[in-house]
Amino acid sequence: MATIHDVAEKAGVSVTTVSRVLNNRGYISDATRRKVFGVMEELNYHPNEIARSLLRKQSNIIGLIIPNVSHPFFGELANDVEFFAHRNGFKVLLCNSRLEPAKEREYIEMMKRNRVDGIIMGSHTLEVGDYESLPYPIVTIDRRIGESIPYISSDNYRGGELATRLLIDKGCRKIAHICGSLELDLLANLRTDAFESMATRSGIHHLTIQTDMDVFNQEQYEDMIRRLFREHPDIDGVFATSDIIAAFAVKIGRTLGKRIPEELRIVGYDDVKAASWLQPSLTTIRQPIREMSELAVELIRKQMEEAPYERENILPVELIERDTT
Amino acid sequence: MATIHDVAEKAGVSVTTVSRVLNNRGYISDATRRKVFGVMEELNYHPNEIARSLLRKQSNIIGLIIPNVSHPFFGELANDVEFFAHRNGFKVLLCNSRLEPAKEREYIEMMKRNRVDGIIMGSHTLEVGDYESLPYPIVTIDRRIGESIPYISSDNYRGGELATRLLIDKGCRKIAHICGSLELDLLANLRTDAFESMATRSGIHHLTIQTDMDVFNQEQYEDMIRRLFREHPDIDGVFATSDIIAAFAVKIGRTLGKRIPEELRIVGYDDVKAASWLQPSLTTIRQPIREMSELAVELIRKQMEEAPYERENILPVELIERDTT
DNA sequence: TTGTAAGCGTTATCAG
DNA sequence: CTGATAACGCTTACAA
Repeated sequence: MATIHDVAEKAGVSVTTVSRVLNNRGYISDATRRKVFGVMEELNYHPNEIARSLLRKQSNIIGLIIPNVSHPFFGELANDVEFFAHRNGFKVLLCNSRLEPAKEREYIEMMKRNRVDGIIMGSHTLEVGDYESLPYPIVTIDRRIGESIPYISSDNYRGGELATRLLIDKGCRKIAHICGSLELDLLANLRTDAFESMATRSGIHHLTIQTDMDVFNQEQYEDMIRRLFREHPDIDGVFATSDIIAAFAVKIGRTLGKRIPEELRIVGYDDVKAASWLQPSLTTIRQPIREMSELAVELIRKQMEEAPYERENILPVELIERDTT
Repeated sequence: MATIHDVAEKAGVSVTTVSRVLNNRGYISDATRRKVFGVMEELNYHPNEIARSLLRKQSNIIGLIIPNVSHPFFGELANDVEFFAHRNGFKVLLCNSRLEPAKEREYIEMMKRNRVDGIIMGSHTLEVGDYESLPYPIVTIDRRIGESIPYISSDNYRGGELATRLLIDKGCRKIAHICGSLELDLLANLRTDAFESMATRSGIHHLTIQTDMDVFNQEQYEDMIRRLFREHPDIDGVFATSDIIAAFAVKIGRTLGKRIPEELRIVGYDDVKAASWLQPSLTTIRQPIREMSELAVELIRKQMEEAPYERENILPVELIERDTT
């Protein structure tokens, strides 16, 4: 693979000159410029970004750590992050932690060694201290860490309120909330707070169940929801913390012969694309994934440029009513 | 950020020695080894992989170019590719081409400049020549390019046969096939060949419609399928080329009051996770995404090591019968 | 068992 | 307008 020296030699100029035409810096005569470009073409020369990175101390890489890209929410997030990263001249290194602390830690180490320009953290299995010592820009999705690291989330408390109120307003008598593991220190837990507070305040029968850490074990959902309906056959409203879980609730509810939404109302969360093509389509709380992704990249960039930025970034959610309520 | 020089100085040894303990090469006394490790800890030293890459001419990065990670099929593929890449010591650079040739070309250029160790191509909007000139290992998913580049696909023809035969065997009288744009030179087009050949042979009424290039415009699916049923109300079997499209067919069929599977039978493709949690769950042709991903990483590795490898890698598909037939 | 020095492919500085 | 040369942080002959 041709280097800048090969080009310089063949073009009969110095490497400095080649570098200049490459970066369009300083004065160069049109003749040499043309000559150099010609030789580059001829040698099929591609500047080595690794060498550039070494010198500039900038890799133009953003690390994205999430639990699992094959989960629709994170798939859409990753897609959007990549889009905005690319638009800002960054590449994206994809890391799936699978919510294993060891893997998450290893990925963070790897990113340090690779001198990424910043990390977007969407997986949170470690302690606060593990993150605070990081030597470069971080942005956190859905978790508040320490005093200085900026975080992005949607308005989880409000989302919980909207969902719960909708179920109550529609006349539900006993509502269940299915959330993720509350042991993880996530802002998403505010949804649960909102649910319990609002349900309690309105004096409605309610209960909350947690999925375990292995978010990607789908059978877990089935068993859990089946048990829920078995133990509480009178449940007529479910607020699930993701559209996937909601889809399982729909499926199992139907299997048990419950009419939706007449006998069982279900509200999901996220508004991933699937929510609208499911049958019945899901009522859900929309998170602005696109805006969150755009902001994440922007916050990395701002930290790199030492520009001012907001530490707390809470984006609005929206209730999307569809068939399941 | 500490460099190897800082460590050497503080430990009172040469950089060579530090490098040796780092890479565990050559003889070093236990005393200095301990000393050096201590200083590394103290200085919070992380070896700079960029410098290493420059020297070794190996980045340990695999580029993954796909249309869109938020599509379930590619999301699962990306997830698995990342898993196996990590296990083989590679990082993954994620690129969404959105099926725009300009973007795909730009990504390929970017990868050349960044000296990735190999590329897994799951997006195919360019001409064969654009790929053949690439200076490093490539693996292609679902497309055959030139004579030398290895490719991976599942047995598309067989998948088409299985789906079509199932519809016929179940007693369908008029079947429709919804495929992607046939202008793209994909092995997935074999599904269509199989459909048409088998339907023709058995003398059944049949027709094929193509979606346009913008695979990610979901409204397109709705309109297209609605029109299909309007123009051919007697269709009682649909073979869709993805589970997403199949899900839309289910949704619209239901809206039109057709009972599934009694009056309308539907077969999808891929067996993404959603296929099993949809309601009704989808009958589909399973592609072995995990195996395909593992093989993709392995083929990159083998090319790097100049080990022998198969050029043609066609993995078996499987019919998964669920509720929609 | 340890150290010196060259080189990986660029860019920046300084001098013509 | 152009060119030498010294970095960037690391590994690897070659020497000691």
